[in-house]
Amino acid sequence: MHPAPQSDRRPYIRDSEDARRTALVAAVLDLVAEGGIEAATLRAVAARAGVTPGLIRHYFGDKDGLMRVAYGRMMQGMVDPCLAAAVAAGGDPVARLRAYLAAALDPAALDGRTVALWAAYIHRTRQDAALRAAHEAGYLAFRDALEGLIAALPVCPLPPRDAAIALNALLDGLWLEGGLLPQGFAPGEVQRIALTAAARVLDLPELTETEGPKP
Amino acid sequence: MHPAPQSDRRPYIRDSEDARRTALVAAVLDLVAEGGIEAATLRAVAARAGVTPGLIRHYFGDKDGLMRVAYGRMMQGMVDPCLAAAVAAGGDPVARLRAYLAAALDPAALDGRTVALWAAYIHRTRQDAALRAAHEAGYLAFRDALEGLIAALPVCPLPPRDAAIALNALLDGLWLEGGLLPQGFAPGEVQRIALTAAARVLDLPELTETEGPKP
DNA sequence: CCTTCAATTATTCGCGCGTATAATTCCGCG
DNA sequence: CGCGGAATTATACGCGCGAATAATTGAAGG
Repeated sequence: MHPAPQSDRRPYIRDSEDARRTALVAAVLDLVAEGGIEAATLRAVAARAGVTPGLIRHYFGDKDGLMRVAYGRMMQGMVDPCLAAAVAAGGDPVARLRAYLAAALDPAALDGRTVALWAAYIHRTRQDAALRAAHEAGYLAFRDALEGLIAALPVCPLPPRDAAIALNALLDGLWLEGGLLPQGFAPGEVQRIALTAAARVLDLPELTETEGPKP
Repeated sequence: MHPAPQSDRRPYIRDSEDARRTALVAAVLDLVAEGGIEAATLRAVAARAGVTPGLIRHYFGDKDGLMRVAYGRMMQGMVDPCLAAAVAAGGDPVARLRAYLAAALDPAALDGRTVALWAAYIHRTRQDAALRAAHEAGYLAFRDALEGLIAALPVCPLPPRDAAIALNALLDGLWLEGGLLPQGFAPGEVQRIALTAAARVLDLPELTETEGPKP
């Protein structure tokens, strides 16, 4: 008998909704980081996630829906590690603050990919109300946590709000510069400068002490 | 005789090359600031400049040529005022530094339009070699000037390079936050915090003094 | 006034985009 | 085993893009 005129339709396997949504969002963030917002076309996203563009419509409705979810995931990925690091640092206020600052400039966060991803979304946050809300929430969560850590210090020569704004700006700026000109800084230099400057702003020389004495 | 079948071709007047190039570049920057890179299509740029798209090709060759020139102009517009302010501040090192810092956070620079414009180009600077060169040149010119101002101070508790990196980061971060969340700060608050924090980093209490006593 | 030629506009092309809808195929359940 | 329906793919449409080329027109010089 003849071989059945085999379909040239691409075979596929069904997957859970969670897995598909996760894969699609990850594909968006990869593409935006590599090529800017303009690179994250539905066709490119689908190809990277190993599906076809129609599936995006199935799960996210339209492109804006997908971009919104992706943005939320990005913000979460940037803020959560810092909050977790502070919690993991134990009860000493200075140690908590140092852990927070160090986590914000962790080498993993300090790469151009993250900065490019963040910058690519900036403009969207100025026009799309949903994105702007997500942006402000993430930003203020970060800064408020910082202000809380500062307020918990035994002494502080500045109003906590002012100190939090200044230190947050310092972190933002160093993160930007370190991410955009990675070869412009020696390894660890960015973190070292952050702790030094923060220590001077807050009058906290202990902030720069290394914590692990050799055994 | 019949009325000549009057042409429906758009009338125009000739203009100098400089005026046309300037108008087209200004149109690009306006559109990018308002709607991101994606909004600066050749058709939209031409319409805003009051010409037709073909003229862009005539003067800039292709879209990339236009975008490169526009980027250079943006960087120039951001860095030059600060350098000029420092020069105009006279010979006192502290006054020069204060003028430089204040100019970087001048309300005219501290608006979302400028930040959005800058962010929109970030990704391009990571892929286009010509843009990257222009970016690094502008960035380092700014930071090196800052380092020079710091080195001219009578005393400095930090290596000038470290202090310049930290202060530059502080300025960048405050500029970002002030531009993106304009309603999050009281008028003048951003500049005040910048001077306060810089004064503490450099051990320069004079930096925060107001200079104009009432007559 | 008329010629000349660069400055400017008009038209066309092919492409990739996002959306919409129809057609198929995988897989759990009976 | 087979069947029903949701998950997934395929196809088509209209639009705006950047680029290329052809056609026109404004203005300067003789």
